Amino acid sequence: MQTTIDCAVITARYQAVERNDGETTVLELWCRCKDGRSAVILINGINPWIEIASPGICENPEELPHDILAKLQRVLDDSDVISVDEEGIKWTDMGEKKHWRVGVRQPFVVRSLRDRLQKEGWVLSASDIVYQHRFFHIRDLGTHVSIRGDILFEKEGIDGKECVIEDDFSALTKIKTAGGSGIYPVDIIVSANYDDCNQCEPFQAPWTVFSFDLETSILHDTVLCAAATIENWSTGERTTYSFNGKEEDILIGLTDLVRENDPDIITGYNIDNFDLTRLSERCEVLSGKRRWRRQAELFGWGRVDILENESKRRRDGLLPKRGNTRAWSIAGRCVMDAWWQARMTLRPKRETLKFVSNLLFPDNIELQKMDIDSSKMDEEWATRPEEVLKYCERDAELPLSILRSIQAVRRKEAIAAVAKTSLDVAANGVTSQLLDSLAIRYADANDIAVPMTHNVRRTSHIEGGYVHDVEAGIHPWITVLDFKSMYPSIMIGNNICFTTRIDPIHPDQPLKDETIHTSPTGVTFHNSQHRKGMVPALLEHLMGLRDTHKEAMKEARIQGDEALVAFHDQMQYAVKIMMNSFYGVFASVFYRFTHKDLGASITAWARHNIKTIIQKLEDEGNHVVYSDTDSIFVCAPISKEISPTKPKKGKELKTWNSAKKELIRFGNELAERFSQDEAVLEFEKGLSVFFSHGAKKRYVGRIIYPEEDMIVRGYETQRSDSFDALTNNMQNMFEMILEGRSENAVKSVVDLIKAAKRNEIPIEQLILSKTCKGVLLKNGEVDFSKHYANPDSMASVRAAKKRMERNLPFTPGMKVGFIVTNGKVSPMEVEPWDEGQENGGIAKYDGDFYAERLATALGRITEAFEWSSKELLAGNRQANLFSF
DNA sequence: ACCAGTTCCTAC
DNA sequence: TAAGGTAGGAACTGGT
Repeated sequence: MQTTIDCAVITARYQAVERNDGETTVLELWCRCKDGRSAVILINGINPWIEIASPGICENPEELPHDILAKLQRVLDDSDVISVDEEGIKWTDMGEKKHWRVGVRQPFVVRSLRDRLQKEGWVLSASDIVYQHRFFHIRDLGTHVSIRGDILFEKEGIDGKECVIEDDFSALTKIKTAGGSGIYPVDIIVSANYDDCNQCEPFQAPWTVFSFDLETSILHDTVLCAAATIENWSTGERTTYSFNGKEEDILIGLTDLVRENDPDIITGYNIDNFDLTRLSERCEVLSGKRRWRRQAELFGWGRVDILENESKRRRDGLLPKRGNTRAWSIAGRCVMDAWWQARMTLRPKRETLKFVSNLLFPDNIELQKMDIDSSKMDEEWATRPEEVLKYCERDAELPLSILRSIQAVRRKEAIAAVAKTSLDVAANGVTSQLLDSLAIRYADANDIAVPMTHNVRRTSHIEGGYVHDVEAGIHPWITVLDFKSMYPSIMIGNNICFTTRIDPIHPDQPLKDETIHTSPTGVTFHNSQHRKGMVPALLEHLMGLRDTHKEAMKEARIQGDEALVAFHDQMQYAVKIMMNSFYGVFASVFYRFTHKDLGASITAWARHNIKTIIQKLEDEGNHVVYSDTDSIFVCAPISKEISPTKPKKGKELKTWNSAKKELIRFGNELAERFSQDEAVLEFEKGLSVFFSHGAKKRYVGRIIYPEEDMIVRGYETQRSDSFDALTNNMQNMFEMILEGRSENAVKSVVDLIKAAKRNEIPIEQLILSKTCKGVLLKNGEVDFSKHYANPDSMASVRAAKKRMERNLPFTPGMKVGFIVTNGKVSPMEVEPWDEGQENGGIAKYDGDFYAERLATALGRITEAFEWSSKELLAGNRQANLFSF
């Protein structure tokens, strides 16, 4: 029976199928349909291939070596090659060349075939493209696809009716014939040809998300109990389950729950490093090495049938596996760790579940009660198991609330939609994969050979953006100008691309009198009439796409459709993220579609543009106070008499308002005057005051246009490794400085430092927190030496070691909070902060140490008002040369 | 008091 | 055997 389904692709995998009539490769797509069902779609018709061409510079693609036929025959004779066909003429960096498409037996033989063909003297292209990704390239598909195919299996009773599964045997026969591996535990299994897959308008898929948490024994490493919450986005329902009893029953219970509820996304807090690792270990212990059925029963979370070959797969199989990569791989599902997502989005000062939850849900009273001492979990479990179980249930549910609150899933979904990849690539993939997705399909459509990823180690750095020296002190009336999408617009404006770089050895040279783009480094590029670059074309498309979504967002707002507003906002933001990642990837040494001169040219143009403008401004008497990469801070020509502090009322306010008006006029005038073609300078902000103590990348300002606000950059208030007593006070100080009350600022600092010396500052305001890396070893210990030259010289490592000694959780890569208890010795003594205990379980901090640090950090700022850190510490000002 | 080296985290 | 970039400030260690 035929059907057409609209669905979002979660992940893809392939099956190597051997049939009587030969071998084929079948693509498996795991999807969530628009109507809420889960699906596996088996796609036939895409066979793996690579492309080959003759080596050397090619002036005329029709001129072929005399023995080309014999050479091609030798390729065809290779046992892994099933066909050799002419592919057509494609652009390469050695000229336009005739290419041949070499059909390959299976994707997994490509690696060895590549070596053989290279030895034979062929130049390879399109030969390290992941097979599954071809599906998206060939028909220009993305995350959301509309597929017409044959139903092989259908679970009935979706709407809560009893599930009646059709005759499994006949379904299995049909699935096997279509190339599937077994009865996938999903609602519908469909077979289709890739010709029957089409683009579908992006939609927000009704995912099912599974979140879980374990409580484990410290003494025996066993699982004591577990809880899981399933969130169904179709119905909005959340259901929580808990498991205790025999360890194997807990694992089996979790596994059954996963298989029954069929989630697309697996989450939890720090599951990457802890819970999944622990389950995997316990599964091995409880099952013995070779008992795959037992393993499947205990940890068969993969969205595949329970089969021996599925349990043996090293990735995308029945059993979750990590391998060498950061992300876990489970067939058909996407692992999204709430810890990692929260860390990236919120950059919290500390990273425990409790801390992040309190940050996001300060009013949730559930978070305040139920304190289980996890360092004494065995004792807690023995004495009050019910409370532990409740606590576990809460910690299973919180990750769902966190993901929802930071919109992690919808953001990743939007990135996937813009980059046209499956959800898992957007969630767990690397930036170059996102770009590859767009670039490879463009290259294919425009006859550009796809080079291989460059296998080189980085040897040298390219020069980056220009940062102007900042003048210490208070500067009134500042206009901030910004280049709009600086690097992308330079790439578009100068047609920068590896396909347009003019290389003297390349047969395609500019015609006489033809204009070319010459970068300040001397690298030249064809103009876009001669040859439009791939990168500029992609970027222009993305710019247009962003405008489309912004327009649609406005329209949706008028219609009052908030869900649609949110959707287009996610989409336009995803486009922005994508555009901004272009430069980084193209400036990297390994990326396939780049050349080392490209990144250096982009930044050279950027430096040239901004320095030219700064020079012109200075020449005409408009002082530039600061500039960083794409922004310029200019003194507006407003009388020194007019105080930047906004008066409450009266004539002063009128004067102030006219100054503001002049600031805006000046900003707009500069923006217009200095914008040139693609290099658009925008008047972004007007500041009534700008302050810096004189260090680059550190400043504050009071914004009065377009809206009244405050901006702080670089200072300790922005840093997640600073402590609250410092950041809170510095924030106050900035506010006072910007209001023109610097004397008050100094006074409160002096008081604070006195309090520190007397140990009167509450200890929870003094927690320092830094990331601590390490490699988790099989025996549970952590090896710090891989990441640190001298691990014990690092305060965070010493704190982490103490945590482990005390059975407090520590996972490499997380921040470790600590208090300095003695700063008079080197290295200083620190105590880890124990979230579960009053005052972090620490008796006394080193007040002098904190007084010193406060004085140093705040002194840098007060120094601008002639209060040095020494004077702050002393609490009074010494008469000195500069006081008079 | 000052140095170089290491590390973290941020601005763009 | 993994893979967006550079510029920059600051804290700390372990020396002199």
